[in-house]
Amino acid sequence: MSNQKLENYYSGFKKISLQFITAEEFKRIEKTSVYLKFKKGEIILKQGHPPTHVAFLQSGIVKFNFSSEATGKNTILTLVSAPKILGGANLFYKDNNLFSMVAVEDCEVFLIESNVLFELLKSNGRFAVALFQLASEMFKSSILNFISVANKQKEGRIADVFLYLSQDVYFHNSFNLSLTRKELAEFACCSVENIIMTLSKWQQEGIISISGKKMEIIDMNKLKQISKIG
Amino acid sequence: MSNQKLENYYSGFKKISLQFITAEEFKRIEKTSVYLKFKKGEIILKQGHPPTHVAFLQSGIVKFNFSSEATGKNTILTLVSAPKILGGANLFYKDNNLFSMVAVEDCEVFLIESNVLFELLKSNGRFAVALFQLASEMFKSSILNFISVANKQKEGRIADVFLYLSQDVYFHNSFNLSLTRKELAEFACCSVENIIMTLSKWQQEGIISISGKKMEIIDMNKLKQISKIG
DNA sequence: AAGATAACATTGAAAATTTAATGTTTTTTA
DNA sequence: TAAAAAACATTAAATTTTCAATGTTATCTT
Repeated sequence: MSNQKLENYYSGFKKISLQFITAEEFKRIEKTSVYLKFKKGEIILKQGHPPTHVAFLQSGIVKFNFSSEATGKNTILTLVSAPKILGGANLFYKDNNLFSMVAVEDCEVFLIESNVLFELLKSNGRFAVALFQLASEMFKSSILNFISVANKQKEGRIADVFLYLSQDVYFHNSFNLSLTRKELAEFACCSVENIIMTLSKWQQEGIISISGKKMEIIDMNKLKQISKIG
Repeated sequence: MSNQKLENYYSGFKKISLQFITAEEFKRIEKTSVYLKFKKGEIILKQGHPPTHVAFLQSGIVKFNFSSEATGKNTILTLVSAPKILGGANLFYKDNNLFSMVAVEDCEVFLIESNVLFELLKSNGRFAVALFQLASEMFKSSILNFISVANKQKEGRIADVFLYLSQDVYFHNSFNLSLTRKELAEFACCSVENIIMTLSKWQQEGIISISGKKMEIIDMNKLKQISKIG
């Protein structure tokens, strides 16, 4: 994606909304909303919390993190970059948040009261359909990750994570990874050792190059091949 | 159509729709829709197919089946019983179907043209919100299954499958299971051997009782305990 | 009703994955 | 900036899970 396109793509919630609702209607949202910054590691919407708010991610990257009380383990369902509407299952659903949404890079967020937004959605079908389609992309990426985890062994899964990161999060073959090895493991559903060993191996084989947080996919075809054979 | 069937038909999608749209608007849907029966094993919406249709499941049980070309393996993302609106990621999304929806029991289905339905949703926000909320339940159950698979070992996962079957599919502690052991394995993401051994073990321990297809959960607390410890 | 096919069941060996132990490097913080 | 904490890295042992082989039972088909 070119810089120009990227810039268009990164338009805020207001711009998107005003394609569907009036300035006056948007004011109704604005009145009960806040514009917040979250630092890396901070929780934007918390697992188990009532779905009182929907968040529009204006900039930054967010992980969908499920934390298991019983085992103490985390699972990253998916990772998304701005602009996105964040609401968990709860953009649609009325139960308490299934998982947390946590900033993995500094984020700018427009925090909206759910009931105010929902009233507007009910009165404006085009707006509702547009927002739901935006939101459904995140479901899709979670489901794709599920399919990867269910069908493939660690190398295929880690390959899928890297392909997803380059194609859908950083939009480039090289990127400064904002996840730790532990988080990569939580994303690919394997142990940290699996991540470290696989990355070392791939670096030796010239598939990727790593220096600190900077990662580059050198042989994209080989990575796709690994993803394919699982 | 017999009187009985006619009644099912009216208690299904039409009844729900008429809470939100006019009889005239529903006629627009009806004109381009068909009422179909699917036998056990038949595909209602096929993986990879363009999302030309949305299906309303009037009666029966459906599995969401992802089939991997590379490995030839199947994964059951979730299982749902009527009444439900079926559209995969595609009720929201415009890509080709991510997975198939397959009848695991005889089903009655109202097959609707997507573009006709979507036009109505755009013109009626209350209808849109209601349908999306209905549809999101299936996403939720897929995500819950993902979390189970990602966090737990086989016994915890199989326990989760049984809890889900009794609570959300058959609505009873005893049920005639319409899945084979192979399908149970595809649902809990483990091998058939794991299913067979675990079920035998649980039967010996008095947690469940099995005779043919008839299953009964005897010690629900123990099953929940197994689910919890993973 | 007989034969064929699919489903169910059991077992030991093989493979994949995690755990544990240990050390190095990088980052955070007092 | 020095100490502490976290992240990164490697290896062997233990565990979990799948694969392969085999037989029985149930279901479908002609």
